[in-house]
Amino acid sequence: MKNAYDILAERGFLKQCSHPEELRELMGREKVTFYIGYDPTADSLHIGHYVALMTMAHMQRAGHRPIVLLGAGTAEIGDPSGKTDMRRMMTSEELDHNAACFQRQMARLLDFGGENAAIVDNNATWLRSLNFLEFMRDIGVHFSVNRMLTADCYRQRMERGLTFFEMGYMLMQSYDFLVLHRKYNCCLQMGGDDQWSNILSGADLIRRKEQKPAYALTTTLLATSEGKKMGKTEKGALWLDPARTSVYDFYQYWRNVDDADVANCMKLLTFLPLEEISALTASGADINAAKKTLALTLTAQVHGEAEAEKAKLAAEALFGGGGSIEHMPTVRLTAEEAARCGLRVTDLLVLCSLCQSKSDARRTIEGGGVFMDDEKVTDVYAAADAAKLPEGIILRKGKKGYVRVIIDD
RNA sequence: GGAUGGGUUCCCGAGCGGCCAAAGGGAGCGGACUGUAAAUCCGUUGUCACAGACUACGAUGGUUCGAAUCCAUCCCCAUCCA
Repeated sequence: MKNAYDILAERGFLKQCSHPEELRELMGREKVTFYIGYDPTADSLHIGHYVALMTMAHMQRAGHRPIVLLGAGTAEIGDPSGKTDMRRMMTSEELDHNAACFQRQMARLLDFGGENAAIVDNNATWLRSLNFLEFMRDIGVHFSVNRMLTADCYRQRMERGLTFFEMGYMLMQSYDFLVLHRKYNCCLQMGGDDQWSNILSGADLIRRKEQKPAYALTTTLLATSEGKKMGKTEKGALWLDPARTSVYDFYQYWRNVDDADVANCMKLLTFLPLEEISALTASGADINAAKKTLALTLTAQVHGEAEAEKAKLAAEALFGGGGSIEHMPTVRLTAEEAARCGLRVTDLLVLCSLCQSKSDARRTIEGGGVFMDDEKVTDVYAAADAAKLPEGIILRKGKKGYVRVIIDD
């Protein structure tokens, strides 16, 4: 079987690693237990988490054992490495609920049963009961502030200000690694490259306290060829939960990625073989076909084949001719809702969340960007034809914002 | 705790008594061009019952015919000192 390290390397996941040769050799020789931490601050994962999940999946398929560490303990105080994170206390019910949602989404990629069953643990278990004095004595002594300040993430913050809390976060995350090492013999922590210092300091802590090897490895963040973060939509993050980001929108996001980013997305987000990816995205190849493959493959991975197929059909109906309108994004209104707004197009646009406000809707109409059943709406006061509504009218905003509106009796 | 400089619309950032729903840029949205791509050009970007009204320049009070702009108190942030 191929070495997992090589798989990650050739697909472009690897960013930094504390001991590349040593780790590679270890992965070739034995089953490695490794972990990635996830903060359960929402009830769904988003695409940023997905890259990390993919690394776990590749590792597990190569015979290693993953641990999903839920950061319920650290989530209680909020991760400071994002700039404006709200430090909201979460109830344990919320956290449990979120954790369950995470696990359900992860189960499509990770195997929670069987030989290398993925383990789920929660750092609240040990962080909550931590005694401050003991912690400072046992863990705190191993951290040099001088050294921490040379870390990139802190150096940048020196200009803007740095709280003790932020530095403490590093200790907690390092302590997590130590606990998992003792509990499961976990010797590798992976994560996004923004976590590099935190991960590295955890590996150092284990080496120092336990005199055992421990490794740190970070993966590239999902970014465009211009270095911008990917996975942002008008409505915020690109979520894996279809209630937050519809399957259609999810499909469309990937259908519309920049030409230059298709190959990278395929390598990081799908399991398509590398040869196939290079063939699909070679300079002479039909890049639009590649985008369709990316969209369909990834959507199927996240939402299942059937749902992905529906999204594809809807997209074809709207853009290519053919396909079927049956699965296109649909908004159902009650007769009462419809009556209340008098079927005015401005109101309908807002009800379908195509526009943010009636003023926005009005402006868009004035700018010539609204179509009803393929006819341009020119009058701000226009209303839909009530007779057509039971079977549905198609409202369009711009080139890509399609919604089918149906009134139920 | 002290000194100084700040808090403006999605973000950065100008404005410093009326002409301010607030310059400029970024980002977003719409149009043209395209390949459901990029680049470029044009328009637009608080809300609503939309030639008008209402709500907005950290918070609360005050001065004034009139305040983002002046005064007072408070809250936050940055830099230096302790």
